[in-house]
Amino acid sequence: MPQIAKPSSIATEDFLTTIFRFAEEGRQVISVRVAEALGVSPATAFGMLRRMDRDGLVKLSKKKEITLTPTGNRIAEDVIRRHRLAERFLTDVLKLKWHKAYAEAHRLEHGISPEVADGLMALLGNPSTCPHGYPIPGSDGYNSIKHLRSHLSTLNEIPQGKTVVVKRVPEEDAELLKYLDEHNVSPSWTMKVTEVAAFKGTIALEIDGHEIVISTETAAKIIVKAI
Amino acid sequence: MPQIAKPSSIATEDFLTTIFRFAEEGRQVISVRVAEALGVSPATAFGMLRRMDRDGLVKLSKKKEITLTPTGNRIAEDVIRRHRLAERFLTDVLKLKWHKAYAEAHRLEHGISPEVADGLMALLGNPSTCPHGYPIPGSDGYNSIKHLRSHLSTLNEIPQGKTVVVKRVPEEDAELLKYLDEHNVSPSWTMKVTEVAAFKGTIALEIDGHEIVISTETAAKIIVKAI
DNA sequence: CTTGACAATTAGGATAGACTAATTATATTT
DNA sequence: AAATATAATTAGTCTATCCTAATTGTCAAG
Repeated sequence: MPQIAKPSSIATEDFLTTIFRFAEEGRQVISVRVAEALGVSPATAFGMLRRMDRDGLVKLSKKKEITLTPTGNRIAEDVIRRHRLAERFLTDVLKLKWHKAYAEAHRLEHGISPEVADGLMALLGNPSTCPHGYPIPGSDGYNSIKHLRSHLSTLNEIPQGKTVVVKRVPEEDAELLKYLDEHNVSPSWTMKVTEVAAFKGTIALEIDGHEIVISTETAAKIIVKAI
Repeated sequence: MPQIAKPSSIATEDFLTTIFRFAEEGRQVISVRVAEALGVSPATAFGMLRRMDRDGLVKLSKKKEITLTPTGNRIAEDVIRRHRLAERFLTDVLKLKWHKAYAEAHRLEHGISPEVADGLMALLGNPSTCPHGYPIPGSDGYNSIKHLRSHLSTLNEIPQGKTVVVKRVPEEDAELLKYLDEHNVSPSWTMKVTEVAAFKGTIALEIDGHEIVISTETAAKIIVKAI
């Protein structure tokens, strides 16, 4: 008889999406990092990951690398899809401020059924990305490989004088998002790298007729495409 | 220093709303009934209620009656408000079928923040009731006393020949809701009690030009106001 | 090749929530 | 008053999550 898939708990869904996002950004998936991202102790994360391994959601290789199994990946994509749809709904329909969307969507993502997700999809006109530029799994043309961050650049890698299109901004950093929003640094906007001052760790950008200066470190969090 | 209110778990919120609904319908709130309504064992319900008593959310009198404390009531109203707003959103905006709204809203209610609830309220034009006719706490003119079911009648109490306005239909019984919906038995519709056949336990109604027959027992679940 | 530093893993404990199986109260009914 | 229901309560278990405090690996720098 077919195994009935045990419903995943909220804690499990949080672990799955965290691992998914790490992979999406090309970051190495290590137990401690996951623990940090979720705000739990390493021991807690380890215990959780061991249960998830037992339940066939992740694979813990002997060389520390953590990977999602097909089942784990499917669930992670489902939850991420619901999260990003929720973000779109919150910003586009409820007019919630951009930088608050992530936290609110995180609360909602666990309670959205497939039917409601489809309803949101239709209501929103089949969006393909969340407000921060990340792709929505299950949308037209979504492909987990194609959307890997490795196919794009981070703003700190762009040489002076180049013009770029903003593709993605960090989802979770509300403070930074608020700042970026005020200066129109959001997906699909175009900006020019007017100065790269490596010696003092800053870069200057011209966007929408004005200039802003950010640190190289911050620039590394902004995903762009050179044009 | 002010005590930081410990956030309520989903299980706790479920207990609080169940107790709230019992009271709202004028039903006696007893541990076993709550257990039945939530689908848990009496022992589980008892343990949960004892913790909730300890945490100041309910009061367990020595004579079995369970009541919400002011804190418990406030939380219950919050969650019920989010639930009913979610139902309105689901039916009015997402066009979800009526009889599916309860279950879906139940999944969403725990993840809606005060800010999102306010946003929904505005989006929906400050509705005062859910699609089944129950009042939304926090809406204009909401008053927990005024809305007690005891101030209304159940359809089985109406004498033959009377005309009534439908006020509330049962929220959870998806099967029955589907039937009622097909026959326009929904809040604000008017119908006439054409025949009360106590000997066979049925009553006949004329609504929107056609007649339907339901059992007295079912009629007891439909809240109306004689006109 | 030894020492850190960092990561993994183990040990030992809580608490919330759930269950089954008694046992004790309380009420209602012969 | 004795017997029957019904409800409350207690006992004893289990699993998922969470924590703190070791302990054990591992890998890179001396």
